[in-house]
Amino acid sequence: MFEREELAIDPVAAARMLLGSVLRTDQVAVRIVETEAYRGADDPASHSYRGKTKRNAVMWGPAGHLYVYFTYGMHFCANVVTMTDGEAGAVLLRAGEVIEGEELARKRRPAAKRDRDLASGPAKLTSALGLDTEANGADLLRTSSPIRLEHGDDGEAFTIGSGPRVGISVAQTLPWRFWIEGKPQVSTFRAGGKRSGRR
DNA sequence: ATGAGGATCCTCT
DNA sequence: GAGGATCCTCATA
Repeated sequence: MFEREELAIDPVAAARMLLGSVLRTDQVAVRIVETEAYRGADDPASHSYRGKTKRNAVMWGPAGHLYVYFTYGMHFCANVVTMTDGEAGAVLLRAGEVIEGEELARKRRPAAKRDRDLASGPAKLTSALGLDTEANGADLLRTSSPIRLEHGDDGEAFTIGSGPRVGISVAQTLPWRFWIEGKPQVSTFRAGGKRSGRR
């Protein structure tokens, strides 16, 4: 289990630190292999950029809570809140490998053809864990919590890669995406921007 | 392997 | 009203 002060730091540092950690619900556990940092006031790609709103309120709260938001009319994405109470920061959990509860994860992700597709994207990961807006604001650092964040295996060494964030249309040069090298679940880069086919 | 297009609705402007 | 921190299917190669 993480200490709250460990996470009350800049999201860029937290994004690196969270690689290899484990997010666990009652049934399913996922090891995080890809993350992205979203900062408060100075990051135009962050939900927090234009100030506190009803949706993003937990980003301003104390570290170690879960920020879940709904997007694209059908998907949920999950973040770990960082920074101290009163300052906005979050780490988007972009991908993971299911290490426990694969059977249930597969039921929640019927479209996944292979095991590595169960949580190989932010909305897939969130869905594999069964999270939605009800989980928004959950404290990840209490043993009694239904959703918990744990340290990974100490002995496990890995190399960290970094690059631009995915799916955003501003601040695209910042290398605020981090991943564990060699993991098949890591996203291939897609730039954001206007979608063409809207109607 | 890569790319286009559609699905679908909440949130903020 | 516009536009997403996305995913999936289908087409083409």
